[in-house]
Amino acid sequence: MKKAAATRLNILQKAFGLIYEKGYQTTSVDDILATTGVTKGAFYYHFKNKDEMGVAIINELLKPSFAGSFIRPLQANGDPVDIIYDMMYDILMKNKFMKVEYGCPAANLTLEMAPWHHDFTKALNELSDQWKKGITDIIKKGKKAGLIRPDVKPEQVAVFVMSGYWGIRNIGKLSNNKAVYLVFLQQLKTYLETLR
Amino acid sequence: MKKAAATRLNILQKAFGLIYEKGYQTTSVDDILATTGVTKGAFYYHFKNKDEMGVAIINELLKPSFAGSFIRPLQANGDPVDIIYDMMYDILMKNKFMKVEYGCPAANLTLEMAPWHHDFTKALNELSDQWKKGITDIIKKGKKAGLIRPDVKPEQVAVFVMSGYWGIRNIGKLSNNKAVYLVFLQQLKTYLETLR
DNA sequence: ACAAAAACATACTAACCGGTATGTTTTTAA
DNA sequence: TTAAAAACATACCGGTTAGTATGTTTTTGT
Repeated sequence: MKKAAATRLNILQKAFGLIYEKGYQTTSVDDILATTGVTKGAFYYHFKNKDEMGVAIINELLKPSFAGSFIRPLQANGDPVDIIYDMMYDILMKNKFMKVEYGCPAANLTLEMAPWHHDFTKALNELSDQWKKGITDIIKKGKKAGLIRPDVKPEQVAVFVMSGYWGIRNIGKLSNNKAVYLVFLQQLKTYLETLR
Repeated sequence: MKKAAATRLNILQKAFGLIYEKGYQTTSVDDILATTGVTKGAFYYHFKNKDEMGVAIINELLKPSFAGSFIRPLQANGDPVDIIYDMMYDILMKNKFMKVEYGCPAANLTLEMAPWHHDFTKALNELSDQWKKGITDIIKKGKKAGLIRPDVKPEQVAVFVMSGYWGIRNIGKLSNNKAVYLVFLQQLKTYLETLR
């Protein structure tokens, strides 16, 4: 049962790449078969339909990768302002998988699938909630440690920071120019400093 | 030549509604014919193909509507902080056309079409640039009038505010709950106040 | 009134879509 | 070793897609 698992993973990874670049609806099963070399029989042995594969991509590839880049950095000890800024800088400027012209896979899937594909939306909502909780928690911790002003509302900051991220991905995709990331990051820094 | 123009406009408006709700790729020409009552011959008399209709929607419907809601409010005289906040409040909370579950049509089209449909991207980029210029200009004006701190960078503010908007539309679409708009608006207010 | 052009209607096509039916090969467990 | 189950391969299908070919009707200018 080793080879089969490799076939499944191959499908998921290649399909993820195609969907990231072209979108879910415009990536056909035949496209996936062509770039993987897998046949239709094998594909439908591993997934009962295309949507099940899509949800598997979110849960088995997107979610773990998201946890590593978006959640784990927030669990470090230190100054919340620095940690949030560094997380954002790393995601936008250092991540090797995401390209400015293709945006963020989670954002792409959200806008393409919501509100029609409930399974997708549910899985993506979990990602969003995790990130929100991570940011909220580190702000709360910072308030207790006296690193963040007492009047700062953690949930508001989380929603505001997240909005900025999804949005700058959109702007980046539109302008196809990573320079907007830097402009955004500078003002994010300025904003975060006001929380001290 | 009056009836023909009405047919054309009918197609554009109904198609715009369908595309806003379902997405461009998943709205078929037959869908549009069904909801308009227009026949295929009429459709392809007015537009040489589906994409040409899509670009016409952006230029003839989206762009004017965008100008009214996103650009014009910024040209008023007054306090930039208030004007920007009020504009955002009106767009998010008062606009009758946009629904939280469907997001913002401009953002939807951007994420669905970029970077593959150059005609769409170009038209959408013009919208984005206009908005950016509007925000940048009013911040500059505010600096000259002493209403905005001298060290504030207008372009950074514009990009940051725009990012927040696109992003909160994404989050709203995902959560299907207008309450996140209010959370965002509160923090936007807090942020904008720091520019004084 | 009438010819020409504009506007619309109907029937069709070729390509593609997700999915299935029915095989064959490979792996696993006894 | 061998039979059963897992894994994969091939051919096909009905439905949908954007777009076209070929009409008919309506409007327009003279």
